[in-house]
Amino acid sequence: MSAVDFTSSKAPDSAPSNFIRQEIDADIAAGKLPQGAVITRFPPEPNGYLHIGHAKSICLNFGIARDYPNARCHLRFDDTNPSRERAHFMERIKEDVRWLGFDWGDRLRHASDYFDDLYGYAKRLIESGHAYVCSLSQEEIRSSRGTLTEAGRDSPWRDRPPEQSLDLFRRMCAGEFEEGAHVLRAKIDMASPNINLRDPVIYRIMHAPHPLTGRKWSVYPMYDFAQALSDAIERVTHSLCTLEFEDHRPLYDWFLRTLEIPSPPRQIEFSRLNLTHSVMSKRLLTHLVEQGHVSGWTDPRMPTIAGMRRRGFPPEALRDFCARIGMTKKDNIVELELLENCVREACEPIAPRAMAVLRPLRLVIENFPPDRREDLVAPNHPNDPSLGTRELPFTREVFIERDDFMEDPPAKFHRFAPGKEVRLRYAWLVTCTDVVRDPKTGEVVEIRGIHDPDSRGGNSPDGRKVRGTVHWVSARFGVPARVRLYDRLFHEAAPSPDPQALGGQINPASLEEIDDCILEPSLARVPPGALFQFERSGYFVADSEDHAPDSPVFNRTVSLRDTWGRKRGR
RNA sequence: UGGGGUGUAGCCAAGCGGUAAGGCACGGGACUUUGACUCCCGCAUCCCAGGUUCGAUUCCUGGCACCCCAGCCA
Repeated sequence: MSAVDFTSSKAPDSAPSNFIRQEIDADIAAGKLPQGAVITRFPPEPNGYLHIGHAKSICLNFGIARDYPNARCHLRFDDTNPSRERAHFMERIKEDVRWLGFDWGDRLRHASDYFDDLYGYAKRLIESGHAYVCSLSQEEIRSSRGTLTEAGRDSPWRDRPPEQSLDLFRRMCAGEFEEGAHVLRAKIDMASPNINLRDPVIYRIMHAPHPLTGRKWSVYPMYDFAQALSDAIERVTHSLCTLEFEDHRPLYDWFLRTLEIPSPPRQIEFSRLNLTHSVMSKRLLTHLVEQGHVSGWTDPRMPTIAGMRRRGFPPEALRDFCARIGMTKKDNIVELELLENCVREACEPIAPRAMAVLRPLRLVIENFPPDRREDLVAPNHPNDPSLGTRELPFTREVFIERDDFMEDPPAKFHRFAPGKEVRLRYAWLVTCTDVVRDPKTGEVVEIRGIHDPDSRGGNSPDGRKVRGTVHWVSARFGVPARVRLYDRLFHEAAPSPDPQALGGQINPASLEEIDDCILEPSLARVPPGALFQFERSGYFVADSEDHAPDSPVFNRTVSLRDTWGRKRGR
């Protein structure tokens, strides 16, 4: 059976307009882009895996690069803090961006590529009297910063002569001092109502080897400084980031203005994505991984791109989702149902159909010869003949879904019940005649029935209506499998962000593993990553880590919409 | 209590002074060899109060609510 290829997918979708694109249009119309082309960048910190919030930013930045003439988007690793960043994450991040369908071409960058330039800019700041080496302790800096309502106090080192600061800064770089002994600060305004402008630290001593620059540096630049100047160096025109950086913009602009950067980039902020029944901060996700609440960053319940890929989400579903949630400055929490809808829509046309029984109940067709086998032909997609057909072996004993039988059914239950006739999909019409019970518990362990021999293929010979159609797998030819049913990670729509409370908020039903499922034989030996619709159940993907042809493991990507179940649930 | 933001349906979100797009969710119906898919139908006067205007969700004034900021994190 053919499998869906998940390793590559272009991103041809064009994104809807939004306020950022409108700003860019206005800048272009006003002739503000010196090179005439828009340049954006996606600047992840390599300290964890990318999540769907990053996908929003990726689609924004790379989408603009795709849609504007001659525009480009740089993939720039913001690797300014070697104490918490790892090269491993860089590789995974690149995979995720590629899988999402975007291509940075030869525009792979690192903030660390600019450490020499950044060092030069810092020296210029010192020379021009706009920065100084401060020798206060971390605690002293904190206490002299003031509060939200009180101004801070000037550092006693604030008026240190530039020559002295220059000398100290050089020696900081040379590794002469302990961490925390000195720090380089911008000289702005300790009384600013914007705390970010109260002489922010721009370089700190850190004796940590960097994944790319090794032991060359003993000082590393802080975010605001590195970000503004990396953007400037790359001639980024529009630096798009999330809302929490809005009050950093005056500082961003201060660096560019003070260093007299021509045609400075413009920072525009948008709101981050929140999803119901999930958490999106890297801090909390890291906590889930490190505390073992999930199996890792690629756990299919994680809102990480890698987790969603393993869950079976097609990349186009994520792109579609990002297009549909829009782009604004409003705090938001998007319902998980929207994502699920995008996933279903993306899977529906591409997923070959198959039959799999998750909780088997044996059905013996008493008037079907014991050693007979019939091969029935079934389409792989009811609405798309181009996906071809497959053969289903039928035998006297088949498994049906336990839920598809009820001894005492409610009205409009179009499934098996004593005396009821139901269609076995693509096979025969079967009437349930009897049940077999466990003599001890009384539980129904098998049902019996007779088929209408003239209904081969499932068509009633006399035109009688048979409402119910049920999926099945031959007991003799079915393939046992392990199936993992995934559901929302958190019960609450908005889980408490307290890390200590996180584990207790996990939905116990977020993962249910079933070991004795029975798959139709065509599902044996499919490759990891292959996506199917198990009819009447959901979309399932062969797990990329644990699936093997001899011991199949499938993950439920998302269930089918279930109007009947929903109605009954209420 | 300082600064920066945001307020259009249950959730997203268009709207840019001319009389409330769209999607998801929800409810109803059609079709159906997946109670799937698909298709129809229904579903808001725009945080509040004043003002300007022939006309305001859009402009002005004043409130209210919520979010972010006091890392040598990003």
